[in-house]
Parts: sequence; structure tokens; C-alpha cells
Amino acid sequence: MRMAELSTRSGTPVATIKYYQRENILAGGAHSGPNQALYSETHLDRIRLIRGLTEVGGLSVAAVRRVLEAIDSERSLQETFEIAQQSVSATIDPSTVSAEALARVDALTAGWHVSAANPGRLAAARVVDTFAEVGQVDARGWFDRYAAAALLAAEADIDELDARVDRAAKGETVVVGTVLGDKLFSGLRRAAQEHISALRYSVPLDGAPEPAPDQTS
Amino acid sequence: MRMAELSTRSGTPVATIKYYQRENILAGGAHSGPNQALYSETHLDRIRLIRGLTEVGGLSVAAVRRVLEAIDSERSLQETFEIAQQSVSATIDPSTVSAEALARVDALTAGWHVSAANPGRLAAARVVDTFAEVGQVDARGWFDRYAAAALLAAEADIDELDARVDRAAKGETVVVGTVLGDKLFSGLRRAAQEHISALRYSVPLDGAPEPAPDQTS
DNA sequence: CCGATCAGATACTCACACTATCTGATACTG
DNA sequence: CAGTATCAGATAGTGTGAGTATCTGATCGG
Repeated sequence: MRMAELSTRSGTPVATIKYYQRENILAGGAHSGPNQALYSETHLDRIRLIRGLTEVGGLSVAAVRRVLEAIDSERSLQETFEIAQQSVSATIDPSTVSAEALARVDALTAGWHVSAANPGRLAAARVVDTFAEVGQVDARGWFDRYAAAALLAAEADIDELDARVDRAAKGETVVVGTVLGDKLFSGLRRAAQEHISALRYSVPLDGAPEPAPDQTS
Repeated sequence: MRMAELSTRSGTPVATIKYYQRENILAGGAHSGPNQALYSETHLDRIRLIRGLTEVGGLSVAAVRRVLEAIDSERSLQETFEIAQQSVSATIDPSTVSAEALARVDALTAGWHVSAANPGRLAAARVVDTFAEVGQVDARGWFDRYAAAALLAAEADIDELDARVDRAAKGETVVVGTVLGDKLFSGLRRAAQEHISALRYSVPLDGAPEPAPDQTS
């Protein structure tokens, strides 16, 4: 297909597609002349992936570039995982997290096989530090229960990964799952918060005014 | 204290503190003259909260302003929750999510008390849509298991909230928990991914024989 | 009393993700 | 086969967000 069709089918302006090509996250078309090129379905898929990662996943173009390189290269899944994880959030300078917070996270993940350089370990420690800085009291049970929830999600992640057969599909699943999994959990947690707080505080057990009696779905 | 001390104690440049005041997320000091002001510990706490929400939580200054207003005002916890949830991610135009994805999310959260306008519900549906657009096969079990994990986290959230006594503390816990909870989970999930994949594929990272194949929670 | 510091106002910078314009060359239409 | 539409590639411009920097008087502290 030509540029115009690529643009309409992907719902992305031509200028933006050209920008992606300039940024080396999208390949050029197959040239049929010095200033004519044709694009394929793989270009369309790439654009959809890029926009999913940026618009929904919140990745920067630079992070998308790293992540796509990992998918395209013949890297091991472990390496792809690492790159995907690093892209999800800014790399944390280890010197900015306290030893206490790191020890705390290591206690939460006791028995897990986690390397010291795991970016998630640092990110979690950073959050633990921030909690303290912000004056929140030590939320022992809360941290632990989050670790349990995270373990559940990670098991689901790896099961999903095992369901993919070829390496390219696995790579893409690693990236998409890592990036979008955070957002999925975030959304579902917010829904669950409303559910649980409704159960606790405003379920029509007694005379409390009840907001929405139709939401039993 | 004076501005210089506020700056050094918070680790924030003077110009940035003044910027926060201009943006109305930080109150001015108590004036002791036409161009002299004194700052208190509450100013320091505010700056720490602002920086925690922006640097670790990834909130924009505009989102911080909304969230701080919710904490300061005498709003109900439900309202504070709503505002905190909306601040975590951009508001999603309901017309951009498919009816199928919404139905899918509603099925995942069957039995939950979730209003149609819940921002998390829309955010989750958006992720479900993106999964399909990106060509990932329908991850039936994956979605469900994320919903289970989210429910676990939300229960921990509300329990933690119940442990706070006065309203101001509850409000701040709602905001901090909502904003930082996502990041905590994200980090812990990344650590857990390494753990589970190491278990499965028995990567001898430290040359040790693999542990027992069933995991603890 | 005099250099250091301060509050408040204004202007400037920098990165990022586009978006627009321009220049020739090529493709399609009548 | 003329004329218009469209194209690739290069270059330049835009808008936003989050700070930074400078400037002007006034005040503090030794």
C-alpha cells in the first residue's frame, strides 16, 4: 500500500508516520522508484504497536525504540524482559534508595530468585522510601499483600508467555505484557477499590443512603 | 525557617519552590515584612509530598494540584478516591473504547460493585482493546488472574485506609496509596517475573541448582 | 552601615512529540 | 500526453510542561 493508505488504516497522520521513520522506530517502504515506496501489513502492525505502547503504555519514543530493537534482535527472553522492564519506568539511580528500603523489599521477596540489579527491586525500594518520606506509617501488611498480588500476576505473565510458540511472538508478548500489564492492573485495582469500599462503607446493610442500587452486574 | 533552609532541607532548588508557589500547589510563608516570609514544617512536608507524587508517582503538577485540593478540602473519602484515581492516568474518552472491551472488563469484574463511570473500568477496557489491536491472542486466563490480583491489592488498600484515624490522614493515605500503589506493584511484579521465569526455565544465574518448582506466596 | 539574602515578577530554556512547509519527481486521469 | 494529485525526503516550526535565571528593590545580620 502507499503512504496515504497506511495513514488512514492506522489512523495516524502522514507527518507522524514520517516522524517515526526519522526516529528509526519504523522501517521505510520498499522503493519502487527514487521517490516512491510501498508499505506492507508489517508496517501497519508496527504502527499499531508503537501507538499502543506510547498512547496506552505511556512509553516515550526512545523507550519504544529500545523495546522494538529487543523484539527484532535475536535476544534471549531474559534480555528482552530486562529491556522491557527498564522501559516501563525511568532507570533508578541505586544511590537514591536507602539501604533500609532495599532490605525491606528483599524481605518482602524473601525466597524469590531476584538479582540485585533487577530494576523492579529498585523501583519498589524507591516507593518504600517515598512512603516513609511522606510520613506514612510503616505499612507492613500492605507491602506484603502487594507482593503476594505481584506474584500472582507474574505467574499469569509467564503462563501467558509459555503459550506463545515462536520467538518473535514471545518477544512481543514479553514487551506488550510488561508494558500494558501495569496499566491493566492499575485499572482493575481502581475498579476493585470502588467495589471493596462500597462493600465496606455504603452497602445497604442498614440506614446508610445507598448510591447506585442497579450495579450488581 | 527561611527559604534557604526550606530549599536545603527539602533538597529542592529555591526556584523550583517558587515555581510550586506560583502554581498554587504550595502556600506562601508567613510574612514578617513586605519581602520577608517564614516557612514551617508543614511547608517542608508539602514539598516532600509534591516531589514524591511527581518524581516517583509520575504525576503532573496539574494532577498534584487537584489531588492536594482533595486532601485539603473536607471531601468524602469516596470523592477523594475518585480524584486520586483520575489523577493516576489521563481521563479516557469513553468513545475510544469498544463495547466489546467494556463487556469483557465487566465480565472480569462480575459481582463487583463498580459504577459505569469508574475511570479504572475504562482504563482496563482500553488496555483490552490495545491487546487486540496489537494482535495478541485473547488472553482469557491472563485477564482473569489480573482481576484476582487487583482485588487482593484493593482489599489491602482499604484495610490500610481503615487503620488511619483522622480524616486528613485518611485523605493523604488515599492519594499516596493510589498513586504509589501502582508503582509498588509494578516494581514487585517485575521482581516476581524474574523469580518465576528463573523457576520455570531454571536459569543458573548463580550456578545454584534450581529450587523446588512450587512457589510460595 | 554594608554586603548577603530575600520576595515577587518576568523572562528564558530545554526536551519531547509532533506538525507544517518545501522541493523535485512520479503516478493517475481524461 | 498534458495536467493535476500524490509522493519521499529534508528542514523548519509549534505547543506544552517543568522548571531556571535574572532583575528589582527591600530587609537582615554582623
